[in-house]
Amino acid sequence: MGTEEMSMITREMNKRQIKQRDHAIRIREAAEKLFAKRGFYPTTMDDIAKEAKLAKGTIYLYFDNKEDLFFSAIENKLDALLARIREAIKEPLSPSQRIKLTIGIHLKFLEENRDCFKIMQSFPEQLKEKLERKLKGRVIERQSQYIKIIDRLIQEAIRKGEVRVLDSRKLAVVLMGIAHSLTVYWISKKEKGSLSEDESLVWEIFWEGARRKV
Amino acid sequence: MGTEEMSMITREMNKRQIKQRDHAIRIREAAEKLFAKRGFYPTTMDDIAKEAKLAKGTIYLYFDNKEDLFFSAIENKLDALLARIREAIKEPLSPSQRIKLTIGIHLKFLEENRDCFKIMQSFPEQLKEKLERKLKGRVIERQSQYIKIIDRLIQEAIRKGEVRVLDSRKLAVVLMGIAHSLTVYWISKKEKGSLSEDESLVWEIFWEGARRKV
DNA sequence: ATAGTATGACTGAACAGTCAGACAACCCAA
DNA sequence: TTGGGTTGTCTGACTGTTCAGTCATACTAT
Repeated sequence: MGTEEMSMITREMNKRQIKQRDHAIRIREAAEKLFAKRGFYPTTMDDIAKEAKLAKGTIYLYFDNKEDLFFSAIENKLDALLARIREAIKEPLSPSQRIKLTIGIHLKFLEENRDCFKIMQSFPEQLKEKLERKLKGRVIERQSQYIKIIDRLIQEAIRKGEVRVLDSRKLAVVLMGIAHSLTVYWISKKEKGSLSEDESLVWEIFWEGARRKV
Repeated sequence: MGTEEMSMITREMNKRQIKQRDHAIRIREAAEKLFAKRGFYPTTMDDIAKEAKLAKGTIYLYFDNKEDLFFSAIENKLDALLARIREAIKEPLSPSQRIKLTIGIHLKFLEENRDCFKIMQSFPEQLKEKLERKLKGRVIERQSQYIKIIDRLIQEAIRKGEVRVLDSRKLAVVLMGIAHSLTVYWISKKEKGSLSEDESLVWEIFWEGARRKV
């Protein structure tokens, strides 16, 4: 999809459509910001409306309800991360190099989107059960896509003899856990220093722990 | 504190005091169970009262408010875990063996107290800000005590040349992260198999990743 | 008899979601 | 080009509900 086509679309949209798109984005961004800062329940729709500089009723033109808005915000971010990673691992590299690359992108993404991380962090269990099954499903599906990518890379690394024969899914979980814990630590230090700096630490520990010894 | 002294205390307590203690415990246990299952906001004081088979008003004789009850439940569990670990590492062992032992206790504890884990998991950001600073502090203090224990063990291991010279606090965070992520995975698999089984995996990855190579 | 403990109906506040009316963009006929 | 009718968008006061916390009353141990 080239730049021309994009601007064609923009040009073809009338004032109404442009405004609409703008409003949807403003609402989602406001939601992202507040959900990340305060979590799901303490954030009110009035807060979000105020932050987006729109009336509360307007939100309901774009999102079904509070949960829908919450999950849309997460989905949006996760899709962006998945896209970045899928793009990056197209490069012709060894499995272990691909894994390393993915970690780097992951940490960089979290550094740039700490809000998103905080949302996802708090998401799993904090919602009433009933209705939201489908919504949770939407996010869990994406999260597992993410683990699946890592899993597949590790499987490949095992097949090529770069990594020891271990449960690849568990290794994927461990790898993400290492990255995750350092991110939490970094956030708890009020984001002093750079998270990307820890890329090598994450990689080293994981790699030394998992690689096949010669 | 011997068994005699304990039963002395029990004997000295009159019917009222025994009942009171019993009620406090019942309330805390009910709270633990429900907070773990549903999280903080979706759990109501009425639910907890019902679960504890007491009237709602009674809860307020033992706890100041909902937050206080929430944090008391967490504290209680964390103190038990800390006590177990402090006891275990008194044994005369090498630092790395102590670390391994701690991991084992940690995983075993989580396996037995999955509820507690789920609470702690969701606790940090999910509360309104205002009042609860002090309460959060109470828990954060204990959590950091825990990391501090690991940190100190790792420092010792570094000093003795068992572990490479790296940021010991970060290594502690990484180690907890590995254990934590496998616990989440285990819970997501609906607790199939034993979590303690993964002790060796956690240890192996961490140890191979962190140890000083000969 | 008295002090300590338990109860659950009640209160007030907070908040998600609604809807009737205001407003803005669009269309086309004059 | 313009006026005014039509359609689509926005608004925020309002509603119904949920729930933490209270308190007058009832109960029970001493």
